[in-house]
Amino acid sequence: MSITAHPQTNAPPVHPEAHAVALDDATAAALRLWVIMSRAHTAVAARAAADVQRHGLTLAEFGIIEALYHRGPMLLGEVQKRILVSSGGITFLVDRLAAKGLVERRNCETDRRARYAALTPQGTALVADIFPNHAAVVKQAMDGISPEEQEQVADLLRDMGRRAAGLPLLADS
Amino acid sequence: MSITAHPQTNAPPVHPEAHAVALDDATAAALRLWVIMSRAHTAVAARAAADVQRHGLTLAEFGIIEALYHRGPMLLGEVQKRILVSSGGITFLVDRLAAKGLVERRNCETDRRARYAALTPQGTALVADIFPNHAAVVKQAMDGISPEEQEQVADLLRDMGRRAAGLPLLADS
DNA sequence: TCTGTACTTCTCATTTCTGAGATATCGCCA
DNA sequence: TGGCGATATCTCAGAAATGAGAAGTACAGA
Repeated sequence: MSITAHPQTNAPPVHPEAHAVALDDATAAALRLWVIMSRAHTAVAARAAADVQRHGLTLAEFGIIEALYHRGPMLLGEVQKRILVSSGGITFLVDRLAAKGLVERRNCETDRRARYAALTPQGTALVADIFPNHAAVVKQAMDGISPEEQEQVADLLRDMGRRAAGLPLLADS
Repeated sequence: MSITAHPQTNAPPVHPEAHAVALDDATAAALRLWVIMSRAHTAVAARAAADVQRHGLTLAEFGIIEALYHRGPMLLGEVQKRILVSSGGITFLVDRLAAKGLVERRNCETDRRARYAALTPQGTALVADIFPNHAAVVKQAMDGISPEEQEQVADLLRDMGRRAAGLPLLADS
């Protein structure tokens, strides 16, 4: 409830053109988490992207084929919601994966507007080939904290992300 | 140390073209955190981006002017490391902020290769104007968990991000 | 049945950013 | 002093993705 500025309130700003801000504790905590989460995400994403790039893939492309590998064929709209990309983006990404021979489109029997994305045999083989090492890369990028701490953070961020996405809490996926 | 697949190992995959994976617990925890952190980050970023877009700014642009507001003029290289963008990206972003009249470049007295980015009076006024509401937007996007939980997550993600970025741990910024 | 609204994917102009290379400068060291 | 690797920014071609709108389809209600 108290209003705080810097930890050392009486110290002058480092630079004469710097501005101190006064925020309540709850807002300061949220802002700090936002900055730290952004940096952590970018740092891990850079390592993960470098790994999949060795196979000519972007992270978004890998996210699609990994999802198709683990879940089977999905409607384009389902994939779009899963990897959080625009409608134009999912068409673009699936086009490119199809051009690489990794994914194919299939018509939906019950809804002629909709189309499935499904892995080709080559796509399935590629994911099976590169997934284990990719998982190891992600694990290594995250080993600054213990697996128990990772689970704890994941549980909390899941609640936070659901709220932020405007979804109801406590709904299991 | 044990090898686990799905929570219910004996249940068949949902779809005949789906593939189950066998991962050790530590890798599964890292992978789960990676997916959840990515979604949480994207969800919060979407709300933050929508807020700054009302003022004609991208999140990267806002990140720069907010940093300059709170820290005073910074070398372009410092800004680049702070918001994690490519060398071409920082030139592009500062160019655009300069075109909008929010930022100006200044020569560095002691190193003629280097240049400072500094806020103009208009830039300073803009940040002062929109920062409080932006902080409230971020706070609201993150209020799925309590401020205490946010601090806990931030502390852990900070260690994780430093490790992932290849920086030494325990160095304070 | 017909109508209107909502949904699903696709098109395409534009925006945002990357990454390799160019240019200029710094500062160490023989 | 002069050479030289490292560093800081900038240039530019192109990659990656957005988002507004088009086209076709589904479906509930009059």
